[in-house]
Amino acid sequence: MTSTSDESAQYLIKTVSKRSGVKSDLVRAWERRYQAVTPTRTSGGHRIYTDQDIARLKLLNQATSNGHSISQIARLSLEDLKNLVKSESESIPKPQYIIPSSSDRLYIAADYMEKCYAAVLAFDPKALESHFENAIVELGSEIFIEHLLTPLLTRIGERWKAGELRPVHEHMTSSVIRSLAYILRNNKPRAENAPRMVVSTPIDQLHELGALLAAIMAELSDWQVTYLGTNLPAEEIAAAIKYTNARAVTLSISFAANDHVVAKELRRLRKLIGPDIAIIVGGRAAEHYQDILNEVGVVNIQSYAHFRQILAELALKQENQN
Amino acid sequence: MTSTSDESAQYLIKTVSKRSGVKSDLVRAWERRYQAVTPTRTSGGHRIYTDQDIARLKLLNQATSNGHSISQIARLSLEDLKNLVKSESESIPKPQYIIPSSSDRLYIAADYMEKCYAAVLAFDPKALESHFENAIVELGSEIFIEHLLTPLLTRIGERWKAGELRPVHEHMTSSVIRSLAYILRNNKPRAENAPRMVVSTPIDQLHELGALLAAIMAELSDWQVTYLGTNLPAEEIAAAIKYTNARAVTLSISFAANDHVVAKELRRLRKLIGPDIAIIVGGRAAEHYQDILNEVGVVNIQSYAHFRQILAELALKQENQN
DNA sequence: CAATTTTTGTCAATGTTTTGTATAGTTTTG
DNA sequence: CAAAACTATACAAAACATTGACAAAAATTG
Repeated sequence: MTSTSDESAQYLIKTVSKRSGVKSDLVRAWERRYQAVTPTRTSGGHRIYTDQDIARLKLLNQATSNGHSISQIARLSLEDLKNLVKSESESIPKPQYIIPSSSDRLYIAADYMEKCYAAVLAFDPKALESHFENAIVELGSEIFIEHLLTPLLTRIGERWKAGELRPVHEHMTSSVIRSLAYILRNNKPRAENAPRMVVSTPIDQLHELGALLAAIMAELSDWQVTYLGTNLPAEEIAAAIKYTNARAVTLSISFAANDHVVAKELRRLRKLIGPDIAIIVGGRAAEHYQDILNEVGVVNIQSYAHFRQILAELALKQENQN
Repeated sequence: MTSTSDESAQYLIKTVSKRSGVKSDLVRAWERRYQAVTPTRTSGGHRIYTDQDIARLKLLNQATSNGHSISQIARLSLEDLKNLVKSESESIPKPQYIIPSSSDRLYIAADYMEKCYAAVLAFDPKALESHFENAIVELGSEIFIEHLLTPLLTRIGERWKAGELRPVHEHMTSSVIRSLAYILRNNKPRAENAPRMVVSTPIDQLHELGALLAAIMAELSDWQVTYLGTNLPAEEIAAAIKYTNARAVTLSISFAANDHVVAKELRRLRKLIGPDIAIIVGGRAAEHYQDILNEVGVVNIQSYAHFRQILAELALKQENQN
């Protein structure tokens, strides 16, 4: 997650020298004579190096002690240097790192999907988390959610019905995803007047992944989301809406088990919060309740695009009201 | 910098200096020269700092002693600073940071406790998360869990019984804590042969915070933990234990509601997993089941120290078996 | 191979910038 | 009023920069 070549990390020459193993004087000499590195300067003229520079100097140092002349290799790219050093230390050339192109991303996502499902099947949470982390970096939050998480969860649901997976597989997956939510969420501070939303699942609705995804999606769409987890009765959800002064509430309904309970909860919720607050419902089984949804005045999410559209409309409506 | 909704915190420079380990004069110098912090002022001109400022200064202090030049990093965001310090503490074994004495830390933890509880009461998840984040920086994971989270949760439980809080307050708190679990957990790669553990709560046990804390504590004690969330029947837990080849399972039992269900589940679990796997039970109400615990052969956690001790013993036992 | 050039690492001299600390006098606070 | 903060200025040590020189090592050449 923490990218090592962080643009924000900047060092003075002494630190660089310590880390790279190249004496300060020599670092300057290499710069003066061959432009081996080209640090920026402070207003006072001090050199400021990046992590990349350090990596570079490290490699140069290694290469020179391997017999290369500094004048010949000083201007090589970081990649070339890596290969140079590697091929010497092990004579095993490392496969090139490929820059992800936007058209490839769906393919990459599908690829990760297979790996992740394999990790779920093998019940290997460590591997799963690791794949997720890599995928988030490579794909970005949105694509990660839409083209990796969602199909993965769909498949887990299918295979569970087919008896290939147990409930515990879903629990494990859910747990791993929850622990990643912190990364997925935008860290940028939300504007004070961002529209607010409460996300939960009604009582007796255990499966929380849908709710979690909805919460993250909403955050990515610049909402201020209060996520409440699962199994909350209508009064509690209503209380949270009052407390937070939310404009909308999103519920995930993933089971078609107790029709009457869900219907009852939805009716109660509408009664408690009044007609002005939007109730959004998603989840695989939401369609089963179509009648009640209509009766109570609930928006049923059809797709992520649809969800985003609803969010945008609601956000606009609020702005106009202000 | 990133000023979140954090009005509650007000410290004078002396306190800030003590907590952050940066001398008062230097704090002022950093502000004057680089705007490292931008405290508000009293009407008379005295500087007023927030918890964020303290966390910030602490990180800056660490970063400078890691070789960064203060002028270059003074204006980085809190997030960037965390990453900076983090990525360094991984690669460079640094002498331990000493400044806050352990007695001070308990006082600080108590102080944070009040603020966090106020945020819970006000149903302000943003503020709560912000306090938590700062507290983790200042206190470190262990003390954070033992002396801030635990008493906080205890108090939430009490106040809930007293009618001051609603269930939704606990849900909200739980959700915020879950999202922080990723930070709390050590990211250091666990050894391949680290002892493994499954953590969950049996069916009908909704409150998951105890389980979550246990999982994090175990991770901090170098176990490989698979966290499964709440409401799992015995078969599922047993399946997870088999899949992961775990040596122990920890269950959190926080309610004394359905004695017979819990008892039944524990018996079933013992039957399913055999006698060799340790069952550890914690939670406020575990004592109510003492008879069953004895019958089934379950360790009942008394305190964090106790839990750690059990973990150490189990880890040793496994090593000897290998 | 020896002589000559080039490359390369190191150092010293000298001046500047950065950074932590100190001093002195004033103001705020409890 | 006394303790604690504030401002402003000053100071010194540490760290950097620049320039130029020098000798060992490596490469080139006669």
